[in-house]
Amino acid sequence: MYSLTSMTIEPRLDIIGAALADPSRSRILCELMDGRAFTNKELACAACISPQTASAHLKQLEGAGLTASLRSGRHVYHRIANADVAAILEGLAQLSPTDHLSRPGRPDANTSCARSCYNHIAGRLGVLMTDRLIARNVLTVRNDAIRAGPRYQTFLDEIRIEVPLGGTGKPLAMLCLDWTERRHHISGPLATAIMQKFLEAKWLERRTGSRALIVTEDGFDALERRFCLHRQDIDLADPV
Amino acid sequence: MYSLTSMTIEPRLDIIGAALADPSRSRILCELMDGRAFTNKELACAACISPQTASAHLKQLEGAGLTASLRSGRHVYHRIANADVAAILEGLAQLSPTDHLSRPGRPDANTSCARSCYNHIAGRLGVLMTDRLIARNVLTVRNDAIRAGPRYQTFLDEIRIEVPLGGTGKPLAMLCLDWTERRHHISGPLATAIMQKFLEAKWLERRTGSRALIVTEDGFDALERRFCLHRQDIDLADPV
DNA sequence: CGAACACTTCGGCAGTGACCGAATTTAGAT
DNA sequence: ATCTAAATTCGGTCACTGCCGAAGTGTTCG
Repeated sequence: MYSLTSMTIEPRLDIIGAALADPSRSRILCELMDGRAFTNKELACAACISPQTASAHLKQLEGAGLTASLRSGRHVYHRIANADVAAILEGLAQLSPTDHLSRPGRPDANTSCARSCYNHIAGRLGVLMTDRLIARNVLTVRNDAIRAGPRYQTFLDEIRIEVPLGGTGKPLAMLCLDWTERRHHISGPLATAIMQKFLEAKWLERRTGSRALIVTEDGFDALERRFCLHRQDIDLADPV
Repeated sequence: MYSLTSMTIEPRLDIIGAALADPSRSRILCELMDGRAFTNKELACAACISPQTASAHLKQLEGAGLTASLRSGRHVYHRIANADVAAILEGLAQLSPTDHLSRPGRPDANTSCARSCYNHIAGRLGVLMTDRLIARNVLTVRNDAIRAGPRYQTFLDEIRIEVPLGGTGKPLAMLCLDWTERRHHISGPLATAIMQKFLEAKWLERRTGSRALIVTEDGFDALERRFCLHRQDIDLADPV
């Protein structure tokens, strides 16, 4: 007995695979991995291809559900579709240079410390902050759903952020799997607002051309005061 | 200023992508996803291609680090390379049918309840068992490393399994990310031994042509006694 | 040893897709 | 209205790759 039309639907890995299978598209995705949106031309430049070719690639990526686009005037901004896609791409990136010298345990001290994933903080810092938010009752976990805890509003007031409140059904934060730390950090509106605040307050700075986030001196202060996170916990192996 | 040789190494997503980009290879990988090893011919049959073509595909998959092969006489057995690869493929499979009717919350009651991932138990049952093992001090978690807890040996004796003890450096279990539950379950030698025990004792049965694992009546008994896991916790929505 | 079998390599065919030049559409700037 | 610039569509070229038939290598069994 052998039937192709069994109850289990065969996942079409080849469809996603085909979307990833081109070097130019790979470069485009890497460029988008920090969560920012870029125009066709910028991405074409980054991938060293003509705008026409980039357009075709972006069409394909969007068709596969990996990216989303937004018109703004005569520009079209492209970004990673959602946090799930970002997390999967992170996992794939972790896996891709198998034959290189990257050891599975300690991938890259710089990016594993703190980096942006889609539009929130990932890496060691992201995981530690998530732990703290839960430990201090800002967030509570119940059946793997994240809800506001008793000290949620206090926290928002303290660091002065506002979280765009969607519909009542929309959760303000979700768990996102971190492939370098092999643990969870939060994503969603709250996580996005937190990262924006950190960038605006210059607690974090983007490293140019990379997804690595640099913690500034003010940033270490803030993390100590707001999150009880000590410098040595965050900065395991300071590369400076 | 524009340099391709920046400090950050661009992950070559296209290399993994190219390995996944073919329907036949996708089918082969899906066939291997339950952790068992199959011969060239078996996989050729499963993917509806000739043995020569399958051979070429398997060479490519192995070159990309997705599978590993083992000679045994005149047979060559192919399997998924490691638990990391299996977890990533699960994630991709979760992402692949974006335009289909699979909802992110409840993917498929059948496979989300219990299924094999690489060579250990995943899905809801895998997560619950992992929780229990930690809660009952069979395993302890310290800095994301899993170690034997006070009741570790007691547990092994109780359910009568032996875990092949590798070098002292090799951990007996690791955390593996579960994409359907969005939480951790354990992988590694201990997890493999546990699943083998469950299959041998007929507590679990493989569903033919699928990675779904069916909990038998004896299985529910054993889970109740050994793990204090109640039937209704495991079987959220019984499809029977 | 020789037959049978699993697997691999080689060669040619056919389909696919990445690429860019040229032309078109659309929106903002003068 | 006209010019400029971003994005897209079209058409044709070129390289790659999946596929199988045929032949070659290595192992098992009689």
